[in-house]
Amino acid sequence: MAELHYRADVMRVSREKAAENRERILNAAAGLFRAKGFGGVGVADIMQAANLTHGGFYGHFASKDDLVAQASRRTMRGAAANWEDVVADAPDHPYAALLDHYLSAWHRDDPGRGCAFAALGNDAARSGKKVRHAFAEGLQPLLDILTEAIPGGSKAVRRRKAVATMAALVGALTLARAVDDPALSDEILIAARRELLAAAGV
Amino acid sequence: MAELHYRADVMRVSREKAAENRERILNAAAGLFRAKGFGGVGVADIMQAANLTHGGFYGHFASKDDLVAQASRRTMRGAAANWEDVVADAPDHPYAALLDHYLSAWHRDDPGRGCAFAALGNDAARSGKKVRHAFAEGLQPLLDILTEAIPGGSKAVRRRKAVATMAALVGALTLARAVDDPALSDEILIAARRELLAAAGV
DNA sequence: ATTATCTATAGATCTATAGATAATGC
DNA sequence: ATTATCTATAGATCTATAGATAATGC
Repeated sequence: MAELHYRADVMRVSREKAAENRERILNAAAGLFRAKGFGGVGVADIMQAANLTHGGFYGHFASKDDLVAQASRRTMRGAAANWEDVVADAPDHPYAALLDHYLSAWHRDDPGRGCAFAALGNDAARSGKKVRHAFAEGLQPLLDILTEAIPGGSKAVRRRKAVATMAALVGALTLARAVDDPALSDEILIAARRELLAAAGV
Repeated sequence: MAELHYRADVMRVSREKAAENRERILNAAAGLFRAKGFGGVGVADIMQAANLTHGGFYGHFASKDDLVAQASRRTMRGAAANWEDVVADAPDHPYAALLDHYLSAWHRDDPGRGCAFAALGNDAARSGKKVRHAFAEGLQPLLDILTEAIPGGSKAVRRRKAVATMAALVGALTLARAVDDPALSDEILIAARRELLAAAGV
């Protein structure tokens, strides 16, 4: 009993350290990929951001592709958690709160902490099945949250509106980031917000 | 004189040929970039697609970045011309025709010939000012066409709807390409089309 | 408690690739 | 415009080491 407890206790240290390092790699990758694209960041960059050296990477992941897929899954889960927080903070107007949250200037200007669809949708489309599967799996919870947040109508109607809303959100942020004209960029965010609210009858 | 004439004569042919080669490079680049991203294609790939050798590239463009900017401008102009054709072919329902054209399965499945915003929006966002300027300049004609095609309302209202529509189109195609689930991909295209038509009161 | 083994990381290195340049030919 | 070459970079592999874990002995 005491023996077992002692051994388990000692083992915990090194494995925990390795697990913590792995977490740091994943978190660094999740941010850097969104900011610079899958191809725009190297394994060495990620390891440096995680305060580790290049070579150690392959003890944690089979390849960069492997990391891309796992970081994508991680980012997706974070997004759903974020959206749930936004809804929880505005129980009387969840739909408008989600729009405001998504179509904000800070979100546009900080892709590394924002939506993976708006930051990496193109990259995902060109990636292998594992990455695209992660994106498909990650999209559903967001659509579920939107479906619940949209006012009025049957569930099927709200689901359809949720899908269309998600498309508009992702496209608006994508366009707002792709253009160099600040006025045009702002116009895109504002127009999308206003039309989505109007379509939802809010 | 004869000497000069001879040289000028040779130069003229050479200039035409060179201009034609340059066109081929630009067209190859415009397609490959949309299919694989700015970073996913090399200068050598593009030159091979244009039936030229790698080294000749730098006689036409100062750098790959230079080509990226010029190819972006070219792609943008082609998009506006396409949209005008679509509108001309359906003078009684231009808005619906544009939606059907854009949100089609073939467009989703052939990014190399499709919309640059949906194929390269993320890449553009991470690119330099010249590329983002090309995207901003290229967006306006599309918004103008949409503004005219959208039924009803003042010009300001139609402009706002045009911007929101463009965002929805780009986002829908981006999402439809980013997921591996064909049913979900189809659902996205169909939902976006239906909600946009409803919002336009068609 | 001691010794042996295992494991994660650091650091160096390998190999392929890609942008760019130089030399050559027509 | 072609061909060969240069240089930098990036993914991946290899080797040594240090610290952690397991086996052994008192």
